[in-house]
Parts: sequence; C-alpha cells; structure tokens
Amino acid sequence: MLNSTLIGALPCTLAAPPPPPKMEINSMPEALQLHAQTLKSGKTQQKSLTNIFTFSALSSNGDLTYARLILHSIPSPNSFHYNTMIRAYSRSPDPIKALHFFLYMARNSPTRPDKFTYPFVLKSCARLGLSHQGKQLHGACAETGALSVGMRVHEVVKEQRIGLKAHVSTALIDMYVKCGCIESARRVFDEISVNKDVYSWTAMIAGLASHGKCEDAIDLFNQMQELSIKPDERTMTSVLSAYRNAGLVSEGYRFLKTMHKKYGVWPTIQHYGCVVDLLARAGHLSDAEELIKKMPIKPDGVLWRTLIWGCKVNKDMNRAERLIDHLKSLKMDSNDDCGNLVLIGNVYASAGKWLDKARTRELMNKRGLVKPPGASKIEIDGAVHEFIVGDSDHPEAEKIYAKLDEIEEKLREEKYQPKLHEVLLEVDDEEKAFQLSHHSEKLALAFGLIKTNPGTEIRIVKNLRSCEDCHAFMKVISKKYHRDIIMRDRIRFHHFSNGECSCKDYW
DNA sequence: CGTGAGCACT
Repeated sequence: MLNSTLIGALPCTLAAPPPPPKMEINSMPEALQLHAQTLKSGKTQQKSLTNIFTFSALSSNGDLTYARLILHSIPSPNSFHYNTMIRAYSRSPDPIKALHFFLYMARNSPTRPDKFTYPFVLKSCARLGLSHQGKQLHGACAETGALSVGMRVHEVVKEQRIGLKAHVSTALIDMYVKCGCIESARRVFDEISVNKDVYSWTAMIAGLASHGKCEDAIDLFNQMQELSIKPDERTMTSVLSAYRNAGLVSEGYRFLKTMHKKYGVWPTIQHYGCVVDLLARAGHLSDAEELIKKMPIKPDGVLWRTLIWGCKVNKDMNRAERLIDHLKSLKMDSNDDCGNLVLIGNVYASAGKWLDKARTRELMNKRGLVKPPGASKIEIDGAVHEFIVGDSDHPEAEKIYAKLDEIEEKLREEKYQPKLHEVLLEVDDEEKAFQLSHHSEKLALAFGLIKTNPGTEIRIVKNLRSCEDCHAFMKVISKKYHRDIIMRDRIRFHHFSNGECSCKDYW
C-alpha cells in the first residue's frame, strides 16, 4: 500500500514526465493496415514503421514473414531493427535464421553487430548446439559492440575475454555449456574476473550441474557466498539441479527447506519441481507426492508429469495409474495436452496395457496432436547433420547403416543385450531390436564415427531423452572405439568415456 | 530521443 501522505507531500515538479506517445497496435491485421497506410501516405515515416515492425516481430509467434516485409520498407534500418529481427528469430522454432540474418547484417549492411546482437546469436547457437559457429562468434565479440565500458581496443585485443561485457560473457558461457563444451565455458567464466555478476555465476553453476559435475557446482556456489554475491531464484534452481543430478536427496531437500531463511529466496514452482524430481527418481514416491500436496503453490502439468515419470522409472504402476486419473481430471493448459498424453501412453505401454495405450493414441489423433519424433544432430566441420528416428534420407545413409551393422557385430562379440523393454510397441523381439537400432542418436553416432578421425570427441544433441538402450550402447562404443561421446538430451548431458557415463547411470 | 541484453523446473 502506498503512503498517500508522503505522495501528497512531494513537490509537483518531481512528478514523472508523461510517457512518450506510442503507436498503439493490438493485432497483426491492424499492424498490417497501419503499415499499408504509412506507405500510402507517401512520406516514409521511420518512427511509425519502426513501431509497426517491432510489434509484428514481437507478436509473430514464430512466423516472421510480415516482420521481414515491413523491415524491407524501412528506408535505412539501424542496429535496433536488425537486433529486433535477430532476437525474434533466435526465439522462433527455427533459430538458425537468426544466424543467417546476423551474417547478412555483418556482411551486407553498414550496421555493425553490437553488444545487443551477440547474446541473441549466441542463444541461437546454444539452442542448436552449434559449437563451431559459437566459437567463431566468441572471436568476433572483440568487436566494439561487446566491449566492457571504459576498455580500450588495444587492451581488449591483448586480453580479449576479460574485455567482454558481463552479459556477453554469460551468453558465451551458456552457449559453450549447451554445446557440450563445459571446459570452454569454465575458461570464459574464470577469465572474466572483474565482471562476474550473479548471472554469470548462475550460468556456470547451472552448466556444471547439467554436465553432472555436481561437486564443482556446489563448490562454485560456496565461492560465490564467500564473495558475498547475493544469489537469486535461478541460482537456487541451479544448486537444486546439482543435487538432483547427483541424487543427493537429503541435501537437496534440506536446501529447499532452508533456502528462504539462509538466502532470502522463497521457493517457486521450479524449486519444488527440482526436489519432486529428486525425491521421485530416488524412489521416495510418497514423499514426492506429499510435497506436491503440501506446497503452497498450485502444481502445474510439469510437476505432475515429473512425479508420474518417477513412478514409471520405479515401476509403481498403482500410483502411476491413480495419478494419471488425477491428471486427466485436471483442467490443464492445452499446451500440456500433448506432453500429458505422450507420457500417459508411455506409462501404459511400459506396463503392457496395450488397450489403454491404443486409446490414448486415438485421443491424440482426435485432437490432432503429434508426438515429436526423436531427432539427433551432429556437427561435422561446422556443418550440422540431423537424423530422425529410422531416417534413410541422408546422402550417406548406406554407409551409415553399414557402419551400424559393423558396430552390432562388435557388440555381439561383447555379448551386448539390447534393452528390448524400451520399445513401447506390441511387436516381437526381432522387430523391437530393429526399432532400437534405428534410434536417431545411433545414426548420428555412426555418422560421427565415419566422418571424424579416430580418437576425436563426438558430440550429439538430441531433442528428447535417450532410452536405456541408447545410453548403454554409447557406453560400450566409448570403450570399444576409444571415443569420448558427449550427448545432450532434453534436460542434461551425458559424457561417455571408456565404458562409463558421467551420470553414473542415474538419470 | 532511444528503443533492444545474459542464467532456472519435465
């Protein structure tokens, strides 16, 4: 509540100036009409065009056709226009276009990339796992736009990374983390000694946690405390995610309980989500369910799915089915629909309830929902190759399948048993083995083995979580072929080396 | 005139 006496006592000269008039646009058709009018009026009004353009770029929901069209009608686009476009692409379903546009800006326009541009394009690299391009951008950051305030160019050239602005460094750390290059991320972090703020710390802690380097993450959090840098909500999430990935149940639970008292941050749904996952995965299903019911925040779809997935992992089908019935009875955001039904179908299938699974499938068809197919990407010499499950479209498909045959032969020598239970289809074992062998990450791996020199690290980015068979497969290959494999799945990283995985099979 | 920036839960 505002103190009205105090407000009344303020001299009127201190009143805030009225906000500058802004063109009010409420819908895309309105924006397009205004655009047409502005053009017809003859005088090209840069300011009006800018407003219309900004609106269409920000409200595009991924379709940036109009924004581009409008941008073309702006007589002399400035860096703000380019940056707005790049930002919109970097958040769109097709972030590669942010890089295309960046290249266009850098090569064909008099406008230079600046301190705003780099975080957007780095974000695109992070989302796509483009380490090659990300590294090149790292070098390019030495251009003026990314410099620290007060730094002179020759100082920056001498100590490039130290001259980076904190937010650019954070974007770099995040890019390296999400591209699987945790050591590079750490180097950037260690070298920004003067500019580290809570965001850089959090990005690094979250990165270490996602790579399964949980002790390092906690160490860093402690160092941060010693320097009296105040952690925020996201820092708390990163620390909890370190406990989660390490399976440190009591530590994580205690942290959640004491975080407000110790750090002044009230737990949010993300924090509860982390701990529910931690408890559920470790088999403490009752405690996890209890926590959801007792927490002061309304649980969302993510939280219920986390718990149900925990039931599936721990094979508690009674609880799973009870929770599924509960989930079905809830009014959910339609965004949750697809995720809910995919999970429910998986749970039924893994319990051998084929009829229920078929019904779930029908329901999805009726609602026009499509389960996203598994896809894996691998970067070779800066070019990205993407494989979809069962893919045979790649120009070198024949070689890839021949390589997979060779690998399977080797695995037979090792007495490797395919994890057939991971195939959630009502088919015979031969068909199951066939299905497993065409998972997208295996295709990407075979391609990587063909295309890179012996001993080279192989990095794979997957859109979903890997199945148990692919996980075991990667472990064996890392040993048999003497390759380190770094695989990003939907939520974390696995480093396979000499037959072991950094997650210690806890995921 | 200045607009636009980095890190978190399945």
